[in-house]
Amino acid sequence: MREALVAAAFRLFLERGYEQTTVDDIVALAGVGRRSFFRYFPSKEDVVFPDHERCLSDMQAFLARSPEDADPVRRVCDAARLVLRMYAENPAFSVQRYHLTKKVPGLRAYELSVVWRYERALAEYLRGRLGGRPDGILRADVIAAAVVAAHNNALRSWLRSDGRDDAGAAVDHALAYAQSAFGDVPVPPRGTSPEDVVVVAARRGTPLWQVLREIEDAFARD
Amino acid sequence: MREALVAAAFRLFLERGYEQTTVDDIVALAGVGRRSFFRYFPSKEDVVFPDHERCLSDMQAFLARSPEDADPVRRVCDAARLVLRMYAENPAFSVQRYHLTKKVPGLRAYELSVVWRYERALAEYLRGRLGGRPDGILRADVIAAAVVAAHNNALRSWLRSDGRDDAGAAVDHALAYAQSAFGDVPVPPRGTSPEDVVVVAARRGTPLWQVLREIEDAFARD
DNA sequence: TCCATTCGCTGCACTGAGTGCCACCTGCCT
DNA sequence: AGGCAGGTGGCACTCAGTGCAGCGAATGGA
Repeated sequence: MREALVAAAFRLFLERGYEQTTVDDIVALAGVGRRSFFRYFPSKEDVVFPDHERCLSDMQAFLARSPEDADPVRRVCDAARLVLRMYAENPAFSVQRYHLTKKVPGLRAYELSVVWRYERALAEYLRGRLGGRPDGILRADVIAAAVVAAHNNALRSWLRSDGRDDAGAAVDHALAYAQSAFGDVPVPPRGTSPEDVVVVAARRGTPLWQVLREIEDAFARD
Repeated sequence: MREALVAAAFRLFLERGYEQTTVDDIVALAGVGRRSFFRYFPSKEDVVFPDHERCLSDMQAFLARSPEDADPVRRVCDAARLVLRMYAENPAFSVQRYHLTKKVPGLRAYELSVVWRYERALAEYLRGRLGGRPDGILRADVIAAAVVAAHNNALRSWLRSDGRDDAGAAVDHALAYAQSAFGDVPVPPRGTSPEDVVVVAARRGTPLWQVLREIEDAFARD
């Protein structure tokens, strides 16, 4: 029944537009009662994003079962990849939805609130991991935002290609950039005394992220 | 008339809640016709954010008149400070609105779309400045998101303090962190040969942003 | 086999946001 | 005086979303 409603809704949305389609039109096409629509979808917008609720739960579960010693930044990047996977499971559907949300302001606003919930999930996890350190909460929020922005950048360019590009590679590349900007910040240097000194040498003109990767490696090396 | 409507709306919102207040209640208290409300505010939510439209225009104008040689990251940080200034102009009002949006999901969603427009303005400016460089668009989006997240983190903690903390200092600190994560990435080293080498030494355990600042300074030094 | 309870579905009536239309009134120009 | 333009109010309408009551089918027990 959910599937029937989603199918009917998308047929009409693509045919005559989102705002030009009423809930009555959808239920008439699906052959169900109007009241049942709102039993399955709390609002008309929800029918456009039928699987995000499940994906959000998956992400929360994924973060909850993180090993204690995992690199938090890498972990939230992996969590973000769950969203990509959901989009990639159904490329045609995702591309249709993308074109829909791009032109309907109401749907864009709704999508923002969905993205916001993903971002909060990542930020909450990071707050738990970085909470004690100086500016831990600030860092958690900023890293979550950067990871989400990188993910969405790659996701959108994949959607713009109508699902032809390699989504996985694009997201990997984007997340690598976000990760490089924040490095292994939260991992405390284990078993080092503050007298230890790390020296990094770089040519001028080297992209900063390469320099950062060197620093990261230097700090990671025992 | 705008002011009268905003005043009446907030009195009722604080008194009996946002959802329990109808537009009819507002216009009755303000003594104007219902139709006039929607002439000034396209939706009920807009009356809660009466000055964001103006602030967004200010930000766009500010970015448009940026000098060519300005550091783009610093520039978007300064642009973000315009938003803080708007909040700080009317602390009592901002705090009331904060408590309102915190508990009403519909207003939170609306606020997200407002924040998104600020973020897009910053990202568009950065895209123009970084567009040519490798991953320019990705970097633009990620930096804009990080700056907005840092700003909002500081703004919210100021609002939670009921406007008692030093908002400017908190935002400066948060933006400095975001800036440090991305450094002077876009500024190409001027007049240097790739053979020049920069050496940075840091103690283990030093916060990464301090290390980054050293690098930044080292690169900036002729 | 028959009754009772429950659960999912439906129709109905209602509230409230948002819109289109027209009438009005006020100030202004000719 | 008579048009004219812009801000305003009133009215009726659409449509999303909700509360309520009825209805049928499946389940479960005697």
